Amino acid sequence: MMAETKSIERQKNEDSGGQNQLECPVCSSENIRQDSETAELICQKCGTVIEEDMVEESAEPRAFTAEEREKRKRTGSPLTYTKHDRGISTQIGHGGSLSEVAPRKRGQYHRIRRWDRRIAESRSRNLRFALSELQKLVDDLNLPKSVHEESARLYDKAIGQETVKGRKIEKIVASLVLLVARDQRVPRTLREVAEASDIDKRELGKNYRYVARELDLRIIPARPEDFIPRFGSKLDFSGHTQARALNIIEQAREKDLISGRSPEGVVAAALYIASLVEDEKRSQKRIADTIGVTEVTIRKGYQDFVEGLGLEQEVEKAREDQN
DNA sequence: AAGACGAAAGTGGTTGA
DNA sequence: TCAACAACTTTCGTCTT
Repeated sequence: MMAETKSIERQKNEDSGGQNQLECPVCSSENIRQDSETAELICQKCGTVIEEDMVEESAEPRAFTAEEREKRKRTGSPLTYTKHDRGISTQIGHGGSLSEVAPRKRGQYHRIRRWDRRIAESRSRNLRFALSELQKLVDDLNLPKSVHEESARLYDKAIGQETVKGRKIEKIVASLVLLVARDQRVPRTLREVAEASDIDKRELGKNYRYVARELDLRIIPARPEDFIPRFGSKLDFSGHTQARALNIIEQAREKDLISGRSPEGVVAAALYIASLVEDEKRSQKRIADTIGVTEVTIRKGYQDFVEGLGLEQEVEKAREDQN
């Protein structure tokens, strides 16, 4: 359906990305790599995007919340709210040199504290609980503070629209985290968010659609590529193998082998194939458990991708070399 | 024993009439 | 709105390493 951009030029040296004396603000790992395609700095340990928009491409990041069509509440005050609270996302990563990110978490959350002040003013027990829940989720899932902030903002908005009424706060918060993280290209799987928030996976699956609808958020499917750095490092894959997996996904997309498949399944299959041909083999079981799919799903994707991309010989050769 | 393979049956989501 | 459909899961027996 949608014509994918056929990107011709392909960087060869993905893994020669900058190794700076930079420290991840979330997990303090120094293993940070620059994604050659998106120019984002990504923590290889937890998948946090350190700084985005280095190249100024204001097209997509905001697409998701950009247009809030006013809800015609007969009486209510429709749009007095945030016309666009641009501030948040544009300030991030704008503040200047990278070295400023590293020196301590001190003061790092001052913008979040603004929300704390609001609590004091409104004395909203609801909001307080929601934000502590949010804090816990963001911590557990190692998400960057930009996700934290945007989720808080959206929750506040949800309260204004009364969509929260009668709904479990935890479910709303978890839904927002799922949606925002995905939108900011540091996706977490449904399973991960469900586990971290102690909500039934199925419940959450229904709920986040509802939340998205109520807040007029576009539901964009997670991009398989965005999972590679995090799962790749969880499985101890080299940059080389991860790059290969990215390459497989890209090719698979061009041949339309991806649509209809779950992103997790795609990632799992791509990593498995890459692990074979790059001689860093991992068992199907290990990859399946790490990502949260079954081995059967990996096998299916494996078959379709290998055949569709003509990788038979390469895989075959790799198998021989193992003996 | 561990890993890989694939069949069978059931589930939830998407799609098209 | 309902039925068909593909992807995915669970379970399990078999084969390979």
